[in-house]
Amino acid sequence: MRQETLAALKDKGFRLTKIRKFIVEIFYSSEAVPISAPELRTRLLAQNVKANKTTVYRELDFLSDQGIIVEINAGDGKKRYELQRHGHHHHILCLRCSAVECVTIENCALEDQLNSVDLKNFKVTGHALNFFGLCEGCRPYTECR
Amino acid sequence: MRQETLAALKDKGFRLTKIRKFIVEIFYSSEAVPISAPELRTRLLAQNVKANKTTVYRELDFLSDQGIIVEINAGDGKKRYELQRHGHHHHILCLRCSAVECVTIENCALEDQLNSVDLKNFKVTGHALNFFGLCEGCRPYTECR
DNA sequence: TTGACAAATGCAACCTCGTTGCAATATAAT
DNA sequence: ATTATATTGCAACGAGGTTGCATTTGTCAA
Ligand SMILES: [Mn+2]
Ligand SMILES: [Mn+2]
Ligand SMILES: [Zn+2]
Ligand SMILES: [Zn+2]
Repeated sequence: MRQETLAALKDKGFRLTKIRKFIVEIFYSSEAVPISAPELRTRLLAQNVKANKTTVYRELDFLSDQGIIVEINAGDGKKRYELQRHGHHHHILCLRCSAVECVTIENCALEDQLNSVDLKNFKVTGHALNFFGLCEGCRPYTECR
Repeated sequence: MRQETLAALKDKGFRLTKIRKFIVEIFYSSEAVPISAPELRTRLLAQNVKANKTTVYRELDFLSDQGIIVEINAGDGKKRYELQRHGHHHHILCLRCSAVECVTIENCALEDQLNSVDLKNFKVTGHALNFFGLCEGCRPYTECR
């Protein structure tokens, strides 16, 4: 999959730089956990790949424009990204440690009704359902920080 | 309502400053539209009330701590606040102009099932359902900016 | 293999939103 | 009017994110 993605980019005239290849690899190997820009930088650094923060932000924009990743909003103020191919689903955020995981609601009656409806004179094009609570490690704590 | 809220604060030993009274008034007169910190500052200024941004942020924290307002997340990265008494409901965000309105889903089958469930080993304590699309004024445009 | 050209990168400077420590001010009870 | 302390303003800081511009690098063709 990673190879096809990279090949497709090259076909379009984009270059397969070291940083780009590492980033694509990181997204493919991070299935159920969306990644923020700062986290991505940290993960690159952990592999001894130094990337300026401007470069990281530009690469996230680029991969989004190319439809390879999508921005998700888990309910805290931070943008995270994940592979677009994962399709529509939802997210859960730990209020204490900010961990985020992807969740899929089974038999979600709303899904079919949520989109394409008119709400408050808005033309609705999508929705996001975020859960929050305490992750396994944070359950012992009351909440936050 | 505003008067009771202010009186209750005074009973607890807090002071009814000019800025605090204006802010409470603004929230009570802004029923279906949550307000961000920068917006709140602007609205104060429009009434010739100059408030340092630190003061505005501190007042939002204070009113949240007092249970008078709650922070809501409409899906863009920005924190907004609204009266707590409005109770649980959802929000819709315009992808072009960032306008936010409150929405209540009628016959929402999910509501009863969404909370108090275990997801991914998380202890779920709440959820947020955000819609996005184009507001009435932005409908003519394709999207964004 | 070597150039050439455009894509990608790094850097510095800037922006918005939000926070902190501390000194100055204002509310409200006496 | 005094006083205690809640509140405010200010300056400085920090994270996350963006922009303009000069430099580097990937790609391809000679
Ligand atoms: Mn996801
Ligand atoms: Mn609302
Ligand atoms: Zn946690
Ligand atoms: Zn709009």
